[in-house]
Amino acid sequence: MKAFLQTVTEQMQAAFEQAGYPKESGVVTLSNRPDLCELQCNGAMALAKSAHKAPFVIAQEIADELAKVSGEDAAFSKVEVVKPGFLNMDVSPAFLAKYLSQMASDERLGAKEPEKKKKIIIDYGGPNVAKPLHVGHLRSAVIGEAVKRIARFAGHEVIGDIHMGDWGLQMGLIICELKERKPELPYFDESFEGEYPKEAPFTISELEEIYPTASGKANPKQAEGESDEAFAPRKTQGDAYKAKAMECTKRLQDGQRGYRALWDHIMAVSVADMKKNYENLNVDFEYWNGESTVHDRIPGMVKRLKDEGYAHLSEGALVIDVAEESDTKQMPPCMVLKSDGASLYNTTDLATLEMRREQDQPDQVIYVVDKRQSLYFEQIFRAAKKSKIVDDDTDLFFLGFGTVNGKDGKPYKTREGGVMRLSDLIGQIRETMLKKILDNKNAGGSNGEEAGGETEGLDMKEAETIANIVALSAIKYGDLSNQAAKDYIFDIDRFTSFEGDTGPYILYTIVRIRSILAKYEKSGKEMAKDIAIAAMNSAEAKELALVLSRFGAVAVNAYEELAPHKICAYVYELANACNRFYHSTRILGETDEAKQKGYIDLLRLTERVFTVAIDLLGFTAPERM
RNA sequence: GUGUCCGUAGCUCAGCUGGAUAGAGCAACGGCCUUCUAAGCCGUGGGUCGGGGGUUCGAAUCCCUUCGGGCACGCCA
Repeated sequence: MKAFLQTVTEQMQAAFEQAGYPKESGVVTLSNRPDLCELQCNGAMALAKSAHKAPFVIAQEIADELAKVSGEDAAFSKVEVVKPGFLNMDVSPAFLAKYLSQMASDERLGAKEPEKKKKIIIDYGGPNVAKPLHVGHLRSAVIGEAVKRIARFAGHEVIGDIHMGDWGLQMGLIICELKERKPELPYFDESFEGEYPKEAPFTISELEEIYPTASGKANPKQAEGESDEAFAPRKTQGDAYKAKAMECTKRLQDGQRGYRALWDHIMAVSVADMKKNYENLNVDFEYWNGESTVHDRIPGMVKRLKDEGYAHLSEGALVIDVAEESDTKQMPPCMVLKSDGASLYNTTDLATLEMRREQDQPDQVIYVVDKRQSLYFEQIFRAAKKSKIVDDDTDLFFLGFGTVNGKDGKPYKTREGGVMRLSDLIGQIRETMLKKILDNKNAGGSNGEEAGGETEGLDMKEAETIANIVALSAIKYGDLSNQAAKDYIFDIDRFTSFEGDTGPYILYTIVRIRSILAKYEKSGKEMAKDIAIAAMNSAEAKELALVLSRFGAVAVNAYEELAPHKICAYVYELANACNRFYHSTRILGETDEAKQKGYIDLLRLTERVFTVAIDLLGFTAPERM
C-alpha cells in the first residue's frame, strides 16, 4: 500500500494542478516546526520565480483549492499560509485513523511494493575458521543481519552468505602444529588407507589455542630493544616453521587424503561453534560458503581470464588492469595470482562472484565489510565487471563499516590490551543485565516498599532468558544506531546503563504495552481480530498515530539507503511518542468503553509496528522485564 | 605524496537530495511513584555546526579554499 505521506502528497498535488501549477511541487513533508503544524509543503516558494508571483500568493491559491476538498476524504484539518510562502497543515484525525486501520490489516504495514523484486546476496560475517570471533566480527554480523532483514521486508529475495575464511595459510598452520603435537595420528600416515576416526582429535577450545600458538611460532616478534643478531635465530626458526605450514597448506589444497580428513574435522568443530555463537546473536545465514567452496573453480577461471586477454603478467603476478580514464586517483591493478602462482583473497572473491552468477544470478551483491577494504573491493568490482565474471547490470555494493573503538578512540581492546572475544563481551553484558533484572524484581519494579512487582515469581531460568534478550538489544541497538560507515566508540559502561536512547529502553516500552494488553484481555474484555483505529482524541494519541503512519516509508527508505540506523531513529521516536501517550492516558482505568477500545487498538498497532521494527534490527522483546 | 572519510553542546551521536528558532541521549540541576513496570515522564542550563570565501530569497546541508584528525594505497586478509 501507499505510504501515508504519499497519500497526503497526492491531495496536495491535485490542489497544485487545480491551481495551475506543476504537481511535482506539491510534495508534503513532516513539519520541522511541530509547534506550528504537523505537515508542511514548501512547493510554493520554489515556484515563485517561474510563475512570477509572490510565493505567499501562490500558497494562498493552493490553500483555496484545498479548502474545496471536504468530508472524510480531506487529508487536512487545518491549512495555513505563512510568511514567505509556507503551507502549514494538520492532518485530519479521521483521515489518519482510516489510514492506520488499513495499515493494520496490511502485512507489510504500509511499506510499498518494490517496482522490481530483486535477488540480493549479502556477504557478511566473514569469520575465520578456528579463530574465535572478536568485536571486529560483531559489526559485520549485526549490520549484515539487519540489512538482510530490511531488504527482505522491502520486498526482495535475500540470501545471506557467511563467506568463511577456511582455506588459507591458517589451515596449514593448524595442521602443521597438530602434526608436531600428535604425529601418531593416522591423518599424517601417508600409507594409511583405512577409515579415519569419526571423532575429531581435538575440541573447539584446543583448536582455538592451536591457531594462535602456531601463528606465533611462524611469526616470532622481535622484542623491544632486541638486537637483530639476537633475534635472527628465532626468525630463522619461524621462517622454517612457516615453510612447513605452507607445505601443509599446499598438500591440503592438492587434496592429500589425510589432510582433507583433518580439514573436515576442523570445519565440523569450528562451524558448530560458530553456529552457536551466531545463534546467540540472532544471526543466521542461508549459505555457509567459504573460500574452500570455490577452490576447485579457480584454475578454470584463471585460464579463461588469461585466454580471453583480461589478465596479464605484471612484475611476475597475474593482474587485471582496472584503472579508468576518469580516475582522479591511482588505481593499482587487481591481482589475480601472486608471482609464485598461488591464489589469494582476490582470487577467491572473484571466483565466488563467478559462482554466484552461475548459481543465483543475483541482481545485487552487498558486501558488509570493514571500510578499510574499500579500495580493495573497488578493484574487485571493476575486475569482475571488466572480465564478465558478473553481468553488466549486476549491482556490486560495498557497505563498509567503521572501526569499533574504545573510549580512548583507539581500536577496542580488553583492559589487558588483548583482543576482546565476542563471547566474553556478550557474557559481560548479559551478567550486568541479569543483576539489574534481579534487583528490579526484589525492589518490586520500583523503589517502593512492597516486594514483588511485575516481575514477581520470576525464576532464575526466566531471568536469565530475559537478561540475554535485553543484552542482545543493548549490543545491537548500540551498534546499529550509529551510521555504519562511521567509527564508533564501544563503551561498556554506557551500554550497560540502559537509559535513554538504548535497546533496553525500547524493550521496556514494548513490555509496558504488552503488559497492558495482557491485563486487558485477562479482564475478560474481547479483543476483536481486526484492529480498527478510531480518530484520536488527544494530542498524545495523535502524535503516536502520526509516528505509526510513517513506518512503511521509513522501512523502505532504510533499505534504499542501506541504513539500519534510520530504523533505530524511528523506533526511538516511536518509543518516545508511545511513552508520552502512556503517561498522559489512563487506559485500563478508562470507564468509557468505546474510548478504551480505541486506546487498546492504537496500542495493538503500536505493538505490532514495534515487533516488526526490532525484528528488522535483529532482536526481540520479552513479555516482561 | 595521491585518494578517501570525518570535524555539530562537556561526552557520545542524529540532522546533510538547501527551508522558518540546529535536535537527541549521557553528564549537571529541579519536579513527578496510594493509578496500567520510575529501565519511565516533565522541566532548566549548555552551540561562532573547525576557520575563511562563494552560489542562493534562504546554507550545518551545495561549491572552492584552509586547518585538524582517521584510514587506504600490488603479491596480507
